Amino acid sequence: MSEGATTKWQRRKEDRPGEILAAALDCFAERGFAATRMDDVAARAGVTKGTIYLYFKTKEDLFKALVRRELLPNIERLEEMAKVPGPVAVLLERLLDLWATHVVPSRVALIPKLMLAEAGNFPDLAKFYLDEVINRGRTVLRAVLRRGVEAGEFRPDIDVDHVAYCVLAPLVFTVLWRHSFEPHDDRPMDVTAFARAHLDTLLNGLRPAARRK
Amino acid sequence: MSEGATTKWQRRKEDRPGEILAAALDCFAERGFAATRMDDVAARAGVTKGTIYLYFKTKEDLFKALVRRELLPNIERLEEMAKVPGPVAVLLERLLDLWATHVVPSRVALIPKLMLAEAGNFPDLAKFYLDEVINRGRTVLRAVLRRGVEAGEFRPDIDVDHVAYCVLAPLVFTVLWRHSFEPHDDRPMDVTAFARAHLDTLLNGLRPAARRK
Amino acid sequence: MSEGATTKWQRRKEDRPGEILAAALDCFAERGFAATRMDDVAARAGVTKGTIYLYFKTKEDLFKALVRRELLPNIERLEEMAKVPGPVAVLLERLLDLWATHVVPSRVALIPKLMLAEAGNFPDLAKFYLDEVINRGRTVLRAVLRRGVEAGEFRPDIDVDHVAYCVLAPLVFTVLWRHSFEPHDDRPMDVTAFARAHLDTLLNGLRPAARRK
Amino acid sequence: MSEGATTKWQRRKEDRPGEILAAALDCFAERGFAATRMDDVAARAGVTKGTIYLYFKTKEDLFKALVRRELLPNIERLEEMAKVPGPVAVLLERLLDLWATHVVPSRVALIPKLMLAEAGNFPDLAKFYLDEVINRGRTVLRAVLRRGVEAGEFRPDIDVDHVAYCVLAPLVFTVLWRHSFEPHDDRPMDVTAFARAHLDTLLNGLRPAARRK
DNA sequence: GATGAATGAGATTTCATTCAT
DNA sequence: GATGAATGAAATCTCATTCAT
Repeated sequence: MSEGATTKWQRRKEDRPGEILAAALDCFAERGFAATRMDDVAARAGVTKGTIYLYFKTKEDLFKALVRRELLPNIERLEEMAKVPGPVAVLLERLLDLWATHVVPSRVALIPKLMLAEAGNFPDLAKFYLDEVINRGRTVLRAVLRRGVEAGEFRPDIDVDHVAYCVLAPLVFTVLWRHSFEPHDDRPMDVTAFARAHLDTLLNGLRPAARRK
Repeated sequence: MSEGATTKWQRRKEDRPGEILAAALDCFAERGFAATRMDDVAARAGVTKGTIYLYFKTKEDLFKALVRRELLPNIERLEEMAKVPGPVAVLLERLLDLWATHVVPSRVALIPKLMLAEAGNFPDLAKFYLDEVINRGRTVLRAVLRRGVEAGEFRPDIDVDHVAYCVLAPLVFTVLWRHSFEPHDDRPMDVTAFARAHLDTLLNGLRPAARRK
Repeated sequence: MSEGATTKWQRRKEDRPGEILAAALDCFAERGFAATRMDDVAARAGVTKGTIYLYFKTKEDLFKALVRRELLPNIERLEEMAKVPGPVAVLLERLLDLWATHVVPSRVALIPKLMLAEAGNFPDLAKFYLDEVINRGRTVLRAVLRRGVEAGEFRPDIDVDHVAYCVLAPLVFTVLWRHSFEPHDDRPMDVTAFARAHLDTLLNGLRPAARRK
Repeated sequence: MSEGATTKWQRRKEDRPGEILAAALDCFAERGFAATRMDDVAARAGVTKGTIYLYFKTKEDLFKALVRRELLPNIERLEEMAKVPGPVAVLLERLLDLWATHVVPSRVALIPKLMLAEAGNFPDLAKFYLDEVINRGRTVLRAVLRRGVEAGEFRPDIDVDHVAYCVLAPLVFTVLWRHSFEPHDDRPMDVTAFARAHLDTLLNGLRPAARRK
């Protein structure tokens, strides 16, 4: 099709695993792990079923490699961001902006839905995700909120642990929505506007009365 | 063998479909639609595979009947609640309380995760869910928020459409969390505390500066 | 085909496993374990592939069940025979007669070839066969030979351990031959005549000079 | 890369087919034809799968080449031996000695087990083996036995045809045993002692009473 | 109505074979 | 000549569905 490749045979050891993983992520996110056939993945990756097995021992293996590969490079970003000094409000704004512009449109955004659906079938992977993604995220968010309280930016009486979930929930909601119901909805969601509304409500909700707009 | 036993309780035959649907919901929520075998459902319902086919034509049929049956009696409650006059803050408080005490612990709470995972595989069902649940919910929430604005309870500059999602997201998050990662987590989530934190942040976030605590 | 069975559906839970095992034995003996397809076994048993899996978890399982089932009822016969008092020559004659008339034409005769070929692939089964069949057989044969020596029927200087193999080898040879090369040979082997020749040579070979014919 | 290295030993290319055949023989004898993967053979031969196909068109081809190659140089030896004049007892002694010291420890010893197992799958090869090995062997053995009878070494009433199998069976038994059950047995078989016991029993069994020891 | 043995289409996985490098 | 990535046909095994009992 592209670039004059006329032979049916390609040899691209370097790229294959990546191509296959990308295809698998799409398929799994669309139909779920069990409902995806290896043929589907192969077709989307532009190879044959057999080729997948050159790189991944089983379908389950493919799934796990996929999740780990997509997540690992993203786990640390949040932690880095949280270290930057300055007002927490600015930090949260940056976080939401990054989310709307870089995370939601990227492939990682497909992972949460997948993990949610398959947590019951892949307990070890669920544990991994819980430990390496959710817990680290929770910890960072709590620290940030506490920093806000200590700096007087936020009310001292907030329930930091549960408010952390309030910060997180709309972010998760966005990616889930996008890859499930939005395609069937008339009006696509405006992620940026949503992020702005979320930030606005949240910051006003957390600030002491004196500092509100 | 013991057919002469007349005192033996007759299995209530009229409940078979209900028992099967309940079993199916559990199974689907745990493992997903495709990964659930009819044998699993049958075993959990305490019947044999063949019996399921007396009441449902196919596995897909079972799934659809299930979703519809669980949702329909719940759709109208929210709409009813919203009609009750009085301060919106009180209304939201009641809503969250109902959620924490009745919805989260009930079987309906399993539906969102299922629908999320299978929206791609069952477009018509997704459309149904979008129309009959999500849209009606959205509409109600928007109306409620607008009522709050009009009554002066909420700031006039809020983005009603997107704030509606901010109200909803943590609710959805709770049920998803409960049936995916919570079983693997050390500390179970305190839904009531979460609801309180959500309400607190939200109301303070929406109120005009003058009315905040 | 037979007995007016007009439906494609038969329900014969009792007989199925036996029918399947019989079919499997034939197929395995003909083509070997690996070269036999489950479809082959199913076709010969008059069922479909799926049915086999109702009774046996895997192909390997089928193989092991088969070997064990065919052997177990046969292991003890030899031991019983050896207990009968009387001249050893008579005992050996009876043994060879039983072999020629009952063992060689029966299904058990297929097992040695199978076990020989698959000993490398199924070490635990090989161990079982070695322990339960070969060793018990060896032990009996040695005891019988020793009895012959003690009774003065046989020369006192024979190497009992190795002569036992000399007794056994032609018996094994017969069944291997019958199910491998004989079908391609012009003249079928006359098992009875072979047994007679074997007995004659053997007894004369073991007797002290004085007792020979 | 290091193509300038002239002192480097060139792999003896002329031996590739031989190396591959040797590897194949080992693999086939261990696991059987069908259960052996070309990868197994390649790995044992120290080449890659593709290389095998430079020398052999198919797996079946490899198998047939193997059998023919191993057998052909061995077929005529027996015939040569049988031509040597002298007492038949001496001839048989030499034969058994050759078997124990040269045949059993060699690669040809792997062939019978293989042929036995695969006779059903490779009828033309079975026919070849029957014609070129078994029949020539049978013929020689019968001639030898007849010579013994004519020379008065053996009783005139022996059933030459079937006694030939009695001579052969223990020889076959040895190699089969060695490559199937012996590895799982506690005590390895002493081939030389076995050969001696066989010869002793056999000669005494065939000799007329007057000539026995 | 209920059962569960049997089916058969379809899934995952393997592996002999090919061919660009 | 040698490689090994890629293929695709065929194998094992699963499971939704049927139907005689």
